[in-house]
Amino acid sequence: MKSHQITIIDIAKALGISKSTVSRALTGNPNIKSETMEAVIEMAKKLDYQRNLHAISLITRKSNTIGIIVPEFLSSYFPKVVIGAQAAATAAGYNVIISQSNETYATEVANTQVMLANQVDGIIVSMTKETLNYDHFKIFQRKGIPIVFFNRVCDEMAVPKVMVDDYDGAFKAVEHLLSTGKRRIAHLAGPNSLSMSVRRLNGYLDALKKNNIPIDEDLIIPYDLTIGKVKIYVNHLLQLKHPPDAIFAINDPTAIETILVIKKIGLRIPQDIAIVGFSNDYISSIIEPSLTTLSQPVEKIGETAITLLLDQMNRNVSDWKAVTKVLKTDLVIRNSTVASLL
Amino acid sequence: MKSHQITIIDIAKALGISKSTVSRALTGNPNIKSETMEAVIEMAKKLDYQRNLHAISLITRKSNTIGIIVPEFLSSYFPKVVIGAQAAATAAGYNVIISQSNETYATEVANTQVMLANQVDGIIVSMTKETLNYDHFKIFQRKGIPIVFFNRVCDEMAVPKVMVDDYDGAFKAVEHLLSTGKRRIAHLAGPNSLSMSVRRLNGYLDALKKNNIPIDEDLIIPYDLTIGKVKIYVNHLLQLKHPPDAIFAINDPTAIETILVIKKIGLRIPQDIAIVGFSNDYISSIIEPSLTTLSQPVEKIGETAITLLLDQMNRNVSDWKAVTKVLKTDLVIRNSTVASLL
DNA sequence: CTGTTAGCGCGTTCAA
DNA sequence: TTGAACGCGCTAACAG
Repeated sequence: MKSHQITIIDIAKALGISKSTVSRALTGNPNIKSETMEAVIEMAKKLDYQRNLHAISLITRKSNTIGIIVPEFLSSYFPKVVIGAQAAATAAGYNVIISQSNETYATEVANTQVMLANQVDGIIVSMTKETLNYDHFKIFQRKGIPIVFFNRVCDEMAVPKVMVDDYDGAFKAVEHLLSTGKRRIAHLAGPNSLSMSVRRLNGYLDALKKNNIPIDEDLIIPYDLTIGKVKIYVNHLLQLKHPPDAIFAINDPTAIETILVIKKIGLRIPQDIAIVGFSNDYISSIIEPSLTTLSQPVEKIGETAITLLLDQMNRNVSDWKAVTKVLKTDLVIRNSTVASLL
Repeated sequence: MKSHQITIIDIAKALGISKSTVSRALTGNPNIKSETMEAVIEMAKKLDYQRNLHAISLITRKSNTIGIIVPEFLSSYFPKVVIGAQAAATAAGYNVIISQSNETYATEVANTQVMLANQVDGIIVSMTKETLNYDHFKIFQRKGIPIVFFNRVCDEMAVPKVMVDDYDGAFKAVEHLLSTGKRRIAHLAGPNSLSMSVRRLNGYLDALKKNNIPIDEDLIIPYDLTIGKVKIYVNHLLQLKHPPDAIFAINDPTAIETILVIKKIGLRIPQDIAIVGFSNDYISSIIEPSLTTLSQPVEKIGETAITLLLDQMNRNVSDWKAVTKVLKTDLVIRNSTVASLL
């Protein structure tokens, strides 16, 4: 069971030199004869030598590892962010450990503990929809380990954040619906625990106000993002005395489900009711009618989060900056709001 | 920059006892007074103490970590496998580090090095479509670190593997098409580097043979899974002198793209041409017409891979078993082969 | 350019 | 039941 690990000592013995020389050769120390350097490297390769990162971390107090915590892996959104983040981290010479929280607070807490135990040099995080207590994140601050939030950020912590302009995106979505002649626009909103939901709601409200459309509280339904419930809310909306002629959904999965429900009922999209989503998931261009939505620069979000993190890691704790990067969304107009497109 | 880490010594000092006692208390050693035990645990919590896994790994020569390497994160397939695997690993008390290879051989090699440097206790792997050389995996065997393949397995290594019954799935797909009256069934196949492709191809061929349908080489097109190329192949097939009346695609993304291309051309699905995919991605039930495909027990695959891995980890190297688990697929019949299904 | 020494944080002997 | 001492593999001083 316990395999023999090849160590620096093995190389040193095989070559008849000291361990420190081997260590120097392996770390690219300049004060070393090029012959010995080559000999060491060759022997290392021959013996399948692998530096033991645990030993190195123990000394340097750095693990050369960045942690990524995402709330879920089921939508295409977070995997793409992870890809962007991983690329940026790798380019900077860092390893990455990823964990997903299953949209569960307890799992998220456990994940942060894994990160701490692994002595990560920093983490980027998007929270679960359940997360209301942030103590498990504050530990990182206290320990001097930088933390950067993206997408689902923690408002009460003064740390770097990467977000898209949710307010602006929602605003654009609603103005687009108004421009197609819709007037009773409902909003399937997200939970208030996510500040993102609140920003999108505000964009929705302000777009209506700016255009002198009265706000009807009956048309605003916050829900917990459990897809199975969409059907209930859509049916409810359609049975109102004055039903909506458009629905702006908090995200694409919600919008897709809305489309499916409405199609089953037999209403025409967009003539009877138009739909707009948020995020431009892969499926949104394929469903019929294709979904009008706001596209996000997904990989760029991951990349930016890592960039901010690396910046923090290179500073003293006393010198940390809590910048917030806000990336723009693009309105992608498709058939769920404009039938005549192609 | 260098943050002060809370160590056992800090706890020992604060309590005025020895480090070894603290260590024992923290590891649940029975030879310890319950009072001191409690005192230590309380102080540890108070000081936000986190055990340094690097130090522990250095001593125990175990990292308590399992590595997962997947070829990509873009389809919904691998994220789901990862979820299953992670759950099983966590349940067994292991941490997990995930990396994705971007379908690139070089990245995959780099990922294995990260795993080795992190001293993982074992890994589960699904290879990239490019991988033809397996030296980077064989290192694990030589070092006595168990490795388990899933889905995209390495035929030339005698290690545990988890697969679905690709042959049987393909066979069922083709027999289903035949049962709907189709006779010229094309196959958009995968690259030969993936043994999975070969097994699906064989299932396709044998189903035709069994039913005395002549095999037409023109109808079999292997490709490298680059979705952008599907359009070319589908157009090519449709322009044959005797075009196919059905297409069995190697996987769902290929099948989806095929549907989109055919719809654009204006042919009717399934009347003019029927389509079958493989894997039952989320999108397959939503596209119109919905896609007939083979569903895989995705999370079960990840879970099974971890189970096999844990089993290997508990054995001596000399006692390793190279079992192969084959999980069954289910044919999910939808409108892309049977129009009348509501 | 190279060898020697100390010690990173912790688990684990061996004594007491 | 506790304490002291050793060493996991490696890097970073300090001497040559």
